[in-house]
Order: sequence, then C-alpha cells, then structure tokens
Amino acid sequence: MPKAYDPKQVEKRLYDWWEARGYFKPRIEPGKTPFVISIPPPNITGELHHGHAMFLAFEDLMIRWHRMLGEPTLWVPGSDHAGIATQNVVEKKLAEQGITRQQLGRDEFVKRVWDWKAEYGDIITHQIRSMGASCDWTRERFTLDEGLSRAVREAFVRLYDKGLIYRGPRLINWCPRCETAISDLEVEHEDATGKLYYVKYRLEANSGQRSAVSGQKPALSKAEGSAVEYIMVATTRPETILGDTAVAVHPKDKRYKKLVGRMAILPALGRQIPIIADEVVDLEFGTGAVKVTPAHDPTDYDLGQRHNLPMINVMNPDGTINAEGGAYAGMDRYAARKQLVEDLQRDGLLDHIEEHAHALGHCQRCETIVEPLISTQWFVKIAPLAKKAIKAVKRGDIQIVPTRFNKVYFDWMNNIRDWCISRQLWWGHRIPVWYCEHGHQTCARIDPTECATCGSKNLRQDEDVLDTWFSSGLWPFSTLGWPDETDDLKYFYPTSVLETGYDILFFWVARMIMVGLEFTGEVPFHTVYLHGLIRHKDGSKISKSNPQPGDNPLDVISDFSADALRFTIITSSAPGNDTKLDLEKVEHARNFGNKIWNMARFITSNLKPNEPISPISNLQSLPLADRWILSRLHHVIAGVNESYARWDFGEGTRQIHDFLWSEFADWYIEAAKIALYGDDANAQKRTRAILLYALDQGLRLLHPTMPFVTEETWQQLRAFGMPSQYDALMVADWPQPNKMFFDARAEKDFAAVMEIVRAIRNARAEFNVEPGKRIPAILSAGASRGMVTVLLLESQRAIIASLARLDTDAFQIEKRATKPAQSLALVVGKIEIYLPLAGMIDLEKEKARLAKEIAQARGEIERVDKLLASEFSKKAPKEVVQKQRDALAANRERVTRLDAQLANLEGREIGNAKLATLRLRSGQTKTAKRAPAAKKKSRK
RNA sequence: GGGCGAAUAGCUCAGCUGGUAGAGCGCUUGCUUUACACGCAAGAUGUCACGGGUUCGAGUCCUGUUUCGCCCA
Repeated sequence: MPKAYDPKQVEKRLYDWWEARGYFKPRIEPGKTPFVISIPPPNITGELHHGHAMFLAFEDLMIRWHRMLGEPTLWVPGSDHAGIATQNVVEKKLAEQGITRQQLGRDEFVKRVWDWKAEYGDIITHQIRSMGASCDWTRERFTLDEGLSRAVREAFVRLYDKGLIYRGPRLINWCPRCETAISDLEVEHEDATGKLYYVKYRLEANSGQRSAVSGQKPALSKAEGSAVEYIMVATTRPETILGDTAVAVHPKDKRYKKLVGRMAILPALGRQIPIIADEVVDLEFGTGAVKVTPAHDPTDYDLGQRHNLPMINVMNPDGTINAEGGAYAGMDRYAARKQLVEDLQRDGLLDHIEEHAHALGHCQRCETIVEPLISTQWFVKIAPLAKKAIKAVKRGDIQIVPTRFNKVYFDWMNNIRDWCISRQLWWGHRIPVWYCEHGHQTCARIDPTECATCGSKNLRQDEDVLDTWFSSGLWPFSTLGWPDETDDLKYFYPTSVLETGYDILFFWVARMIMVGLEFTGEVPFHTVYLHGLIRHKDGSKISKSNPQPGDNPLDVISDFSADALRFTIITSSAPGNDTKLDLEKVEHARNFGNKIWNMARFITSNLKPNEPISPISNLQSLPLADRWILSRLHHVIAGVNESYARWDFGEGTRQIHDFLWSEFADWYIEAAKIALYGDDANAQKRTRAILLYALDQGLRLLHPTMPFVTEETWQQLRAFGMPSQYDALMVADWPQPNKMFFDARAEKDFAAVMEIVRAIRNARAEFNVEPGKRIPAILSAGASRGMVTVLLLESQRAIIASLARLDTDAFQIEKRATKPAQSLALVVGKIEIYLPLAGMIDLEKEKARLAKEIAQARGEIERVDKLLASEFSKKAPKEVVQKQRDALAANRERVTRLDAQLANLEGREIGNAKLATLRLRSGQTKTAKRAPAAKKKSRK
C-alpha cells in the first residue's frame, strides 16, 4: 500500500467499477420495503455548484446507508429542461452569430436547443458522478423526454377535464427581457430606493359639483390666479399614467369626499377618468389619492374589478409603450418615464419628487425588473389541491424535517394563489390545447385532428409551453413510469425521502405534494428533509459577483477529494441551517481519509499471509484493551444508528470520526502493537482479528459519508486476507450494535489506564524529559480494592510501559509502595504514580504551580460546599448529588496532598527534608470528569 | 407589516431529553517513536449577545431587547 492515500487515483476508478458491477441498481424484492429518493433534477444548463454538492452528500449518504441495511434502494437521477434558462443560453449563442430565434422559426430553434442539449446537457450529470452519487443511471430521466412528456400531457388533460386548469386574462408578472409570463414565485423582491412622483391631475370643470377644499397639504389646489382645480396623486411609476382609468380616494377621507364622482383629466393623454372611493386606499400614503392602473398593478387590478374599470394595457411584450401610450408609443418603459416626467414638469403638473424605499420585483432568471401586466395566460386553480396537501402534512403522512418548516409550508398553502403555468417560450412542453376558428378549445392526450366541439378541421395549437415546474412537480412518479402502472411505479412509489434545500420548498416540494396527491392518490414521499444553503466562510452568499476560493465544488474535489467535501458538508451542518464552508475543514477531512488509509496500512502490514482470520470468541477471556475497543465500537455503532434514525447525520458521522481517530487509532492501535510485536502467537492472531474487525465495522459506518476512501481501504483489507462474504464494501451489511460487546467495566478500567499514561506523558513533557528516554516508574494501587487494582495494572504493564515510555526493568507495580527520594508523585484516582526524576525538578516553578492548584481546588471546594448546603441536596436527583459529594471529597483529599507536598518542598528549602513529593495537575477532578466523557464521546 | 433562523474559544462550528462547556483549524512546547508530518505527544484559550423570569440548578425552558441573515406580504 502506498504511504499516502491518493483520491485522484481512486475515485473515478471505483465509481466506474461500482456502476459496472450494477450496485447502483436495486433488485425488486417483493415483501421488502424499498428505500427511494428522486434526485432534485439539476438544470441541464447548470454546472455543479455547492447546492448540488449538498444534496448529493446527504442523499447519497441516506441511499448508501439504506442499501447497506439490505433494503432495495433506488435513487432516480435525471435532469430538468429548465425552460427559460436553456432558451436563454441557446438564444445568446445564436446572438453571437447574429441570429434570432424568430429568424429560425420555432421548429428549427427547438431543434437547435436539442442539439445544444445533446452536446452540453450531460455535463451536469457527469459532474454529479464525481461526488460519488450512487444513482441508478439506467433509470435516468429528463423532464422533456418522451415518457415524461406523456406524463405532463396526461396531467394537464386531467386537470383541464376537472376544470382545474383555465385560461383567461389576468394580471401576471411579465419579464420584458425573457418576454414571458412568470409565476409569483419566480419574482424576487429586492428593496430599492426609488422616487415618488407627485403629479397633479386637473379636474374636469363641469363634472359634478364644484368644490374647493382647503387642506393641510396641497393635495388639491387651485392654480394661482385661475379657476383650475387639481387632484394630486403620488406614483413610483409615472409611465403607468398612460394606463390609468381612475383616481381613487378613501371613502372616509374628508379632504376628497366631495370629489368622488367627479372626473379628472389624465395628464399627457387628456383622457377623462372618474374619481372613485374605495377602502383599500391608504390615507397616509402620498396625498391619500391614488391613480388606478388596473392593467399594471395588482392592487389596482382588484380595485378595477370591484369598480368595473376598463383595463388598458399600455405595454408591448418587450417593455416598450404600445399604441395606447399615444405620443409615448414605441419608447422603452424607462425612456417613457423620463419623457413623461419632463413633460409633466413642463406643463406644471409635476408638484415634487420624493425619495422612496420600495420593493422591486426582478425576474429570477435574468434579474430584469418585472412588469405586472394584464395578459391571457393558463392557470391552475390550486386551492382544491392545496387543501389535500395541507391535510397530508397535518395528518403526518408527510413529515417535514426540521419541523419548523411545517409552519412555513402551512402559511404558504393557506394563502396560495392560482398558479400561472403558461410561458411564452418555445422550449418546453407545449400546451395540449387546440383552437378552431370558432374559438373552441380542444384539450387532448393525442394531437387532435378536429375540434371536439364543432368538428372543424382548422385547428391551431396553443403557442405557449408549460412552466418547467409543472413537469418537475410530477417528477417522483413520472420518473417511475406514470401514468402507466409500471412495475417500478407499483414497487417504488410512494418514494421515501425528498431531500432538498429549503429554498425550493414552495417551487418544488409543495407542488409535488399537491399534484402527487391529485394524480396518484398518495403522498409522493413520506419525509421531506430540508438542508440549508452553503455560504462562504464569512457568511456571504456564493455568487458570481463575489467569487472566493472553493466556490466550485469540482475544485474542492480536485484539491481535497469528494470524500473530504462530503464529510465536511455532513459534519458541519444541521438540518435547515445554512453552512459556511471552511476549506480548512475540508483539508482536515482529507487528512482523515489519509489517516484511515494508514490504519489499514498498519494493519495489513502486520497480517500474516495465508493465516486464516478467526472469528472473535470468548469475549470474557479477552485482554482489557480488546474488550474496551469492542465495547466502544458497539456503543458507537449504537450511537450512529440512533443519530441517523433521527436524521442527525452530522452527529453520527462525527461519532465515527472520533471513534476511528481518537480511540481506535490513538489508543487501540498503539496498544495492539505490544501484542503484535510480542512473541505470543495466539495474542498476535487475536489482535489481528480484532484490528480487522473494528476497522471493517468502522469503514462500514463511514462508507455512506466517505464512500471512496472506505471502499478502497476495505478492498485493501480484503486483498490482504480479511474474510468477507461481499465483493464490495458498498454492498456489505450495515453494522448493528450488539449488547454482548458492551462492557462498562472494561471501559472504566481502560479509561484508568489511559489516565495513567496521560499523567505520565504530561509529567514527562512538563519536566522536559527526553522524548525517547525510558524512565523508571512505580505504581501504587492504593488501599481499597488494592489487589484487584494491582492485577489490573499488572495485566496492562506492557501497554502502560510502552505508551508512557517507561523503563520496563524499573517499572514496579505494588499494592502500596513508598515514595522514593527525589520523585514526582502523580495521582490518578486512587492510584499513585511515583516517577523518580532526580535532578530534573525546578523547585521554584513547582511551588508556584502547586500553590495555584491548591487555590483552584479550594475554589472548587467552596463552590460545592455552598451547593450542597443549598436546596440542591434535597431536590436534585441522588446521583447528581452524589457526583458533587464525590467531587468534594476528591478535592479535599487533593488539597491535603498538595498542601503536604508544598510544605514538604518549603520545608526542604528552609530545613533539609530529603523528599520532594510533587503532585501534578492531572488529579482527581480531571480524571472524574474525563472518564464519563470519554465513555460518551471523546472527540479528537 | 408577519414569520423564521443565528449570536458559544482568535476563526468555522457541535452541544439530543436542563446538572457550570467540546471539535477542527489556528496558537504554544517538544518529537524523522519501523501506519500516517495529510502525522504523534503535551499544553493555553470561553461573564455561552444583553435584561428579566421559571427552577435546588439554564448555553439548554419562558419572556423582553439588540445585532446579523433569510422567507412571505
């Protein structure tokens, strides 16, 4: 085995091997419940980014874990045709050659997009492979492939027939750059400082009664020296004046009460519009009088509906003013605004301009400011679908992790608005509705040849395509063959988990739930696991305008390995919370991979060729270190299973990391060396078996998080003779905790051994003992249970000597030893350790340190004394109180001994005491604290 | 305006059901100890944002405040 693990040599090879062996493909086993995830399909225009890396890490973890649990496991991969994005990309490319899509015509353009897809559309799915994702590529789907297109059409026709899809003129969000309608969700609101223009509308002199209202504000005024009256409105979008069909005031607004019913004259166009009263008007905003543009503003649209106002659309699809705009026709909306403001000013109708903060809607795809306008579009009547979707989550048929997103989900579902599903694009699923010359609609699964109503053969298909999310909504079942009752659909649906970022809870998750229930009568998945977003180390958003090293996951993989990226993502994130990616952490994860590799390297180098590995038996008779590591291993197995079961993959993976590094490598492997290098053949053999067993189990636990390094390492173990019924780790059994291995006594005893070794190492470091030097030591077992302790220590003699670098010829273990002259005395629990280190002790330094420790221990005593004197001793649980009592006793003893030593030192200084007995810092408090901690989890 | 999240060691983050805090990196000291310098050993480091409350006891529960971020309108 090479000295260092090289992921570059491994990852691609292993991935191809796994795939070639068919491990990614599940077997349908009736009677077994399958585990299924549908991949969140990435856009074919996309490149791998950290959002993908995130879901790939989590989903592959779940998939590999369940596969190892023996469940038929399916991860359906695929990609999304991304209507607007893809069309934009291809149009941009054509533009480089000076070609527009209109020049090509629809059919030719769509063909070009397919060409583009053939060339570039697989990039993303290949990049996905580099993360190690074990998807079943034989089931790969594309939202625009034949089967899924059929599903889309089926879905549309069913909703249409049910009356849940309708077409009509409504106020929608229009992107003038993409020249298509977009749904509410695709509009991103951004706060901006704009201007609020105060514009005076003249009043028609003969309309209604005349009145002159004197107000605080010049909302209504008579021009100087004339009889002309005005009503003043405030607007952020002056160009929409062209589409005004009323001015509205609040019915209770005294300033304007008398004006209601009169007519105002629209500036620039001279059209007469009524002044109406409606409660929706905000008395505080601007002048309290608002212009009403029903065709270009959501509030005004509703207002217009209530008052039967005409709707005048003044804008072309490209954002220029249309013929309704009179002199402004043909101007871009912002040019028209500018011109209009100038004209108003010239005419004395612009009163003043104020700064104004407001939210501006932008197109999610191209960031162009979105224009609300009236347009004839297709909509899904969504409330009936939402009702069922709410129930499914309320009933618990679907569980959202973390649960706090339930509220977000319910809020959105309860206030849901009809979904605009038509897009004025060429790339996508064309709406399956045909019109005849009489205006009849024919909606059909198969392209019709005649009108369903009048039989006319003169049919024309609707030009629009469907929102990409319409097809994504069907994803969990369309990918399994729906609407056909395929074997896959029957066996794998409903899926198990839907794992994705919380940012597409509405876009995708909610819609899948709604349409899934509608079309299949079942929830599309039982659990929704939402992850957070990956951000820069400083918390800023990863974006093209703020590039930082490590933004591209492919670079991170190349620098540190896919395993390292996955490990980092898993261990540094909590469900639903954003994660800051720290490259230093990825580096550590890479090092961890190398550490694992080297564990195997050590083990394999100690295996005997052709020696059969015997199973572990006679647990009771095993040496302490063996019983300890097996017990620890099985506690960790239990812990990982518990953590994973409650979706806490980070905690589970951390436990594996800590076990392998801080317990298995730091202590067991080091301890195992004694047996391996000793001359007891049986001990060697047994130790080899346990090393193999523990690492094998550890690798299995870690495999879902770090698939490559674990598989490669495991294959090495096999190559060197580790018996296994499996050809690959990825299809090996998932570890299950076995209580038979739990051994509290062994954990406690070995913890003591570790403490002794640490105490000696600490003393060596403190007193600058040469690292390689073997020093003498005397262990004194102490009074109670002395013989038991002696036996324990005796049995660990070689390990302690080796790990603490003791001189084996001068290493004594006694029930009760006397301190030699010129020695340090360390106390670990009841055990005392004397290190004769004559000539190495700095008296002054030692006295100062002892004094400090005494002060510390006294502080502790004071605190616990106070605590025990309070209600605490009556009300706290017995074991908690006992723990404090123990701590108190330990500290009292500690102070006594420290005091004695200090006095001894001082006495020696003034008098001539011969013995210097020193205590070091690893006293009882620390011991007591560390032991249980190490039992629970001891992290590196 | 409504809602959610975050605030813990210099940095990035863990801390499940309340019993006075952990990791990685960084830092200090020392090590070519025959698996690993992508390593080993030994260390130092925290009024757990702030105020109030519940409790014998609060980083952990309740409440208010501040700062930052996000979602919805």
